[in-house]
Amino acid sequence: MVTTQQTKRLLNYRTALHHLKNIGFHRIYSYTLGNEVGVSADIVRKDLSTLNVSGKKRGGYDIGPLIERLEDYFSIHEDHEVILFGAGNIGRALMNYSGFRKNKIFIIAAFDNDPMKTKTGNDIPIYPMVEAERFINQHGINVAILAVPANAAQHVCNQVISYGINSIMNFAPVVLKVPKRVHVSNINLYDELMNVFFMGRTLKEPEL
Amino acid sequence: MVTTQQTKRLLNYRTALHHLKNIGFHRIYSYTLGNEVGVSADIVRKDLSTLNVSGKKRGGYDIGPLIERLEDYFSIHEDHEVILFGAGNIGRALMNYSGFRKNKIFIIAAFDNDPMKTKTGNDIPIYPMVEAERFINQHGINVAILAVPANAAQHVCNQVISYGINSIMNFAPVVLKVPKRVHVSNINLYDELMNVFFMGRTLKEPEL
DNA sequence: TAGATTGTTAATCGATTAACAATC
DNA sequence: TAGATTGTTAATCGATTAACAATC
Repeated sequence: MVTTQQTKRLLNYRTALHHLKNIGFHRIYSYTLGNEVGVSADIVRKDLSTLNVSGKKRGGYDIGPLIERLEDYFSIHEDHEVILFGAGNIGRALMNYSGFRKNKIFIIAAFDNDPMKTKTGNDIPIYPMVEAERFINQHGINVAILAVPANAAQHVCNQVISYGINSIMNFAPVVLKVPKRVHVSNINLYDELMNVFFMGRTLKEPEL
Repeated sequence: MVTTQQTKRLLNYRTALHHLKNIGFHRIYSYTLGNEVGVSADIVRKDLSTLNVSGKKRGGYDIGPLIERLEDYFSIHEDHEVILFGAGNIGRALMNYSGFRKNKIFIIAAFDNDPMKTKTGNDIPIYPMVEAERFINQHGINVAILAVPANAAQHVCNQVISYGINSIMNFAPVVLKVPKRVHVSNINLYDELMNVFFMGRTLKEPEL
């Protein structure tokens, strides 16, 4: 079984491998790759072995095929379509975020209740919320990003699930209640940053 | 010892408790709070017991003092000052993000290399990068947010560490290499969203 | 009192690390 | 060949879960 933690490491390996390839590497040792993403060589080897990738004893892993295997595993070469709820600060930043587009993730529409924010001429149209159900069905969308205010999040969440969404990336500082079949990934910017402050205060270890 | 995971749960408890208080609760059971943040009652009790908070057998925990204890623990009532590097999409969204200000986290300045983006009239001044060292020293800043392009991230990171920063929240899709005394929290939006797509494809469990 | 809930100790589970044989 | 690295199995570590006595 592949866990969420492992999945995130695999995505990290992919990023690191692209970087290493760009700077001229063709082969990589588990030790080097681990160092690059901040995990041990043992974990790298174990992760890769669960993907049935094998290296050469003493020769390491070929970067090209390894990237291919990772990208196949995540179906990275396919287009990924997602819709966005909430065209506020965070929502707009995500619409313009090139890191998605470069990797074939496309926010194909946004939805907002504020009529001031809806407009359809742009790259990414922003529709009123009432259009969401039709749009989701028409385009067969499964994944939604929630960047709505905290007090609206659970309500919008319930709605989009009823329209057929089964995976949600949630930026609202609320732990959403969803049926088991729905997957939610929470990004709580305040918690993350507060935690950074806290760790900075706590960590007083000697320098490397 | 309090782990990072535990720390994040504690912040989640705080948010949930504020919510519960707002809707009229004064007491809470470990079971209820756990349900609210998606963890077991056992974990809630254990977490709270490491904070030396005690409840009443059969009566649960008083919400008011519990919130106080959590906010003391994180020094939430103090002002927290942080500076931002990179005034692109993500950077600007963070500058306008009310979730920080509401909780006494203030981005007091931003830095960017692009002269088109620097301006000082606004709420949050945006300075050229060369001003960073002076600013950090003058204001005694320890925490920085990095929202710069991937290819600049390690360089900017090295710089800010040399200026005295010891805690970093990093939005660039790069695993930063830092001395042990420096704490980094990575937020990789692409990885998160790709993982949501992946989980949506993987999870085909029966409905709740 | 009986029932419910806390607080803590013990058992389980899973993930990381260590160890090492295989082999290039 | 000797040395280095993979791939896998066993040992360790830590976190979650189960169990249960204390008690309101």
